[in-house]
Amino acid sequence: MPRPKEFDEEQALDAAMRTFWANGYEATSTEDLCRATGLGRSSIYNTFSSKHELFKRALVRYTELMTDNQIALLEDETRSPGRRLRDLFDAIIAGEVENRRDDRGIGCLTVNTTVELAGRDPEAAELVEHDQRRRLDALRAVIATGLRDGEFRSGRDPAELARFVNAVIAGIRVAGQGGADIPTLNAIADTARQAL
Amino acid sequence: MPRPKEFDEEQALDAAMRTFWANGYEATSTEDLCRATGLGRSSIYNTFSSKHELFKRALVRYTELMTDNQIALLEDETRSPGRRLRDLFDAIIAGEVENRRDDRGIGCLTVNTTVELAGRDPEAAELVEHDQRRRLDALRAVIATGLRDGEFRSGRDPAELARFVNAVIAGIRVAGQGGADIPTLNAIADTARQAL
DNA sequence: CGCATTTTGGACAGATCAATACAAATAGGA
DNA sequence: TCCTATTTGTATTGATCTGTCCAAAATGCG
Repeated sequence: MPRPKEFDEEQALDAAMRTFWANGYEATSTEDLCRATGLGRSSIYNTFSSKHELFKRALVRYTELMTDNQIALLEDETRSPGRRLRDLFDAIIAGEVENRRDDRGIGCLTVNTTVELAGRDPEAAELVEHDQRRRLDALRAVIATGLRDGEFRSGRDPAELARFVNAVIAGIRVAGQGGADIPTLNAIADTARQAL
Repeated sequence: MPRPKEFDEEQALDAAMRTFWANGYEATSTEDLCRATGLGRSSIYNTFSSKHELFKRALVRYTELMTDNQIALLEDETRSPGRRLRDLFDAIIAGEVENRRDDRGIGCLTVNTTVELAGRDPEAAELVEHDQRRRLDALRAVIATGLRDGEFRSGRDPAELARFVNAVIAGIRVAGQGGADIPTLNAIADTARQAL
């Protein structure tokens, strides 16, 4: 039998994800990834093949961690649609609070990837779009329920409103990266919820 | 007297701006900048000192071109506040239409810079924040007028609403980069305006 | 105890990066 | 026409980049 790995693959992936998340794809060197994961170059290339493959796995892991959690909030039928949306915004802003560096957010890896890579990296674009579809579907469902129940009063199409909410979330992420404080981010979220 | 430059500095700056805008700071090499501007390395370094200095000048030029124009729309007192906001969104979305590559927007250089650089480049962050302050001031002023006139009915603070509108604009930019089509972007903008 | 198989560390390869050195070219003024 | 000052093109520097090579180390099995 072969020599066993001396590290936990998932743990290394988390460290890499966090590095890409904080610094972006281009600004993260393979040496940065070695330092962050604690692995040697051979272990990284043996396990993840290339920087680009590692990035894709990190991106998938990010969406699994974040979006699964957020969709669970949106599908929690013990709460009203309006309450679920509030919980979603609260969770997003709580995440922004946790991930601040020098009084700035580090944003959201899918938003960062959309901005940095989607235009010239079709594989990254496809991963982000798949995540986007899942998020929009869940948002549309909860918004449609809220409209049917009369909790939301907008006359707009639920799919359009889902796009709107999703855009506001991206805007909150960018505002956090620009240095906006938490009360400001909460006010943006509250204003958006009022639009429904 | 010295030998005169063979090129127009402003024209070269525009080409560099466009390259940074489309591809980001890290992914733009100095050779890319030579190709885009048509200049040799010596001319670029002689005129702009370094890649980073050139980027800062390109960013300033971008904000001057874009934000000056947008603030003029917001301060056009021949139109109602609601109409001015609609004109602003229309102009932003028209810009998105003009700048598409492979069915995707290239976004907004200030949003892209916030996402890619603000966390680790204080000079870029300061330039973006100065632009942000100007945009927010103009937004707040027009929203305050609309509230006073009764055209807007939100009970919220104008500064908060300005932050909200600004976040939606960033969200529209990101959505455009993610491949959203124009009717979708318009629907997001309309929903945001309804919130006022 | 070898044997087969994989991991690991460190050196290295080849490309590319930002930036510089330098001489030839180009202009006006003396 | 020579002098000075600047621009321009090319070659090059030294650093850094991603990715590979290879031998030593580590495991279970026969």
